Amino acid sequence: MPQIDRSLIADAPAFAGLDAAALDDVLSHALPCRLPKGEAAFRQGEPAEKFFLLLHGRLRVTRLNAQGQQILVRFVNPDDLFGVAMAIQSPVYPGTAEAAVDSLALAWPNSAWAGMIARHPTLAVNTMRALGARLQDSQQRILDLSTQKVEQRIAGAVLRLARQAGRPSEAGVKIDFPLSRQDLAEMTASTLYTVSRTLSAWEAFGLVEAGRQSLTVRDAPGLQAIADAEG
Amino acid sequence: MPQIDRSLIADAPAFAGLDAAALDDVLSHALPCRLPKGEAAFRQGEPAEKFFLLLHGRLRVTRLNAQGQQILVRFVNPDDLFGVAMAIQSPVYPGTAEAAVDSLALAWPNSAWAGMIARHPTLAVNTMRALGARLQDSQQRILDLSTQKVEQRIAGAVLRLARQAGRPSEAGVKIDFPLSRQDLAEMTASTLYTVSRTLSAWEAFGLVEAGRQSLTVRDAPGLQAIADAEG
DNA sequence: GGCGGAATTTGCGCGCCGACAAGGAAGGAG
DNA sequence: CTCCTTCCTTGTCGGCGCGCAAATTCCGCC
Repeated sequence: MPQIDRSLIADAPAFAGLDAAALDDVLSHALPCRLPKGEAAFRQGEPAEKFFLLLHGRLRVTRLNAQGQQILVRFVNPDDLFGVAMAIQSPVYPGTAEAAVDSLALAWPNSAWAGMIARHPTLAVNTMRALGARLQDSQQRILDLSTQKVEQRIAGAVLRLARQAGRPSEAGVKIDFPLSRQDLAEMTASTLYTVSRTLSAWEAFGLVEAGRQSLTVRDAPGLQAIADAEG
Repeated sequence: MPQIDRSLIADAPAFAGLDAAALDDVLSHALPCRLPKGEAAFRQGEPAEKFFLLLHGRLRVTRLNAQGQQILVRFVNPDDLFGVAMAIQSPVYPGTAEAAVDSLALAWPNSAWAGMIARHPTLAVNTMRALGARLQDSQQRILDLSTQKVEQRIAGAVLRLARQAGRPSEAGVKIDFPLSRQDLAEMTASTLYTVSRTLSAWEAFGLVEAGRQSLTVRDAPGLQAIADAEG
C-alpha cells in the first residue's frame, strides 16, 4: 500500500477536526485514482461501490432524465467529496462524474465508510454539513429557476463559477477550466443558442470576454447588476 | 418538565437505532410546540434557535427571493425533521415553515444539538441521510424544471403529493390537506392561471376531481402517463 | 499545411405559457 | 340571510426563448 501524505487531505473540510492519527487511519483505506480529462469516475446508474475526494483538477457532475436530456448538476472542486451515494443509502450513483481536466482523486470502498464514521464521528458531522451546503445550493437554484429570466440565471452561474474557479488574468477573472456554451445551458435550463446570444451581447458591452470553451469576466459588478435585476 | 412519551418519536427515521435510554435523553431536552393552522414555526431570515420534529399535521416550507417572489420548497410530513439550520451551519432559517393544518411538533434548542450528537452519533448519521434524501429530491426537481413542460411538472407534483399525503376516498386518492392552485403553481414554477386551466382539462378527462383547496386523484396511471410523456 | 470535426454564431418563425382583466363560486362571520 | 373575503375560472394578448437550419471559426491531428 502506497503511503499517501497526510497533508494532501488535511485542508479538506470533510476531514476538519481530525488529528494526525485519525487522518492516517482514514488514508490507510484510500486509493489514489487518476482521471485523465474526459474519463468518468462513475456513471449514473452504476452500483455505488466507492466514494471520493478530489485532490486536484475539476469534475463535471451530470444527470440524465428518462428521455436522455441532461443537466449539469455541479462542478466538483478540489477538496470536495463526491460520489457519496452511501451517505444517502442509494445503491447506485444518481449522476455521472467526469473529469473536465486531468484530475486526481482519492477513492475509498463503501465498505470502509461505516468503520470510518464509527471511529471518527466528526466525519459524519462534516459530511452532514457538506450535504447541507449542497442542499442549500440546490434550493437556491430551484428558486432561481422558478423566478428568474434566462439572462439572470446565466449571469448568476457565470459569477458563481468565477468565484469558485476564477483565476486573475490580464483582462479580468478567467474561469480556469474548459466551459462550453452547452455547459452553461445545462446549468441554467437554457439552450446553447440562447447562451451564445447572451454572451455575444455581453461581450459587446465589455462585460465578458468569451472564447472557445473559455470565459473571462471583465466586469463582475456589471454582471451582478444583471443577475439582481428584477424581472 | 412534562414527560413526553417515547413512543411518539420512536418511529421517526431521525431517531432510528436509538434505544429507550437514548430516546429518553433526547426527549428530556424537547419541548412540545403547538402550531394552529396558519401559524409559523419560524420565518425566513430569523435567527435559527431551534430545530423541530413534526408529530402531527402538515407544514408548508416556502422561500422568498429578493423581489418577494415565493416558491414552495416542500411539505413537511409527520416524523420529518425541519428547521435543521444548524446542521448546515446557517445562523438564520433559509425559509419559512407554517402550518397548513393544525399541527404539533417537538422543538429542541440548538444548544442541545452538539451534546445530542456527541452522545448519540447515530443521530448525525440519520440526519445525514435525511439531508441526503432531500438533496436527491431537490436535484430531481431541478432536472424536472429543466427538462419538462409545465403540464408534466404539475402531474409529477400531484402524484408525489398523493403518495406522501394521500388518503383513499370514494372517488380515488384524496390529498388530505388544503392545497390551492397557487400552492401547486409555487411547487412547479408556474402560475395559478396555468394550474387552474390544467386541472380543469384533467377534470374533463376524468383524471382528477378538483375542488376548492382540495384535489382527488382518480386515475393515477393516467397522470403518470402525462408525467412520463416526452416533450 | 491541409483536413475534419467540434464548437460557436446568427437568422427566422412559432409555440408555450405568463400577465392582466373581469367575472363567478364557495365559505365564513355577523 | 347577507356581506365580504378568498379562491377559482376563463378569455385574450403578447413576448421570451426554444428549435431548426446553415454558415463560420477554431483547434487538433495527420
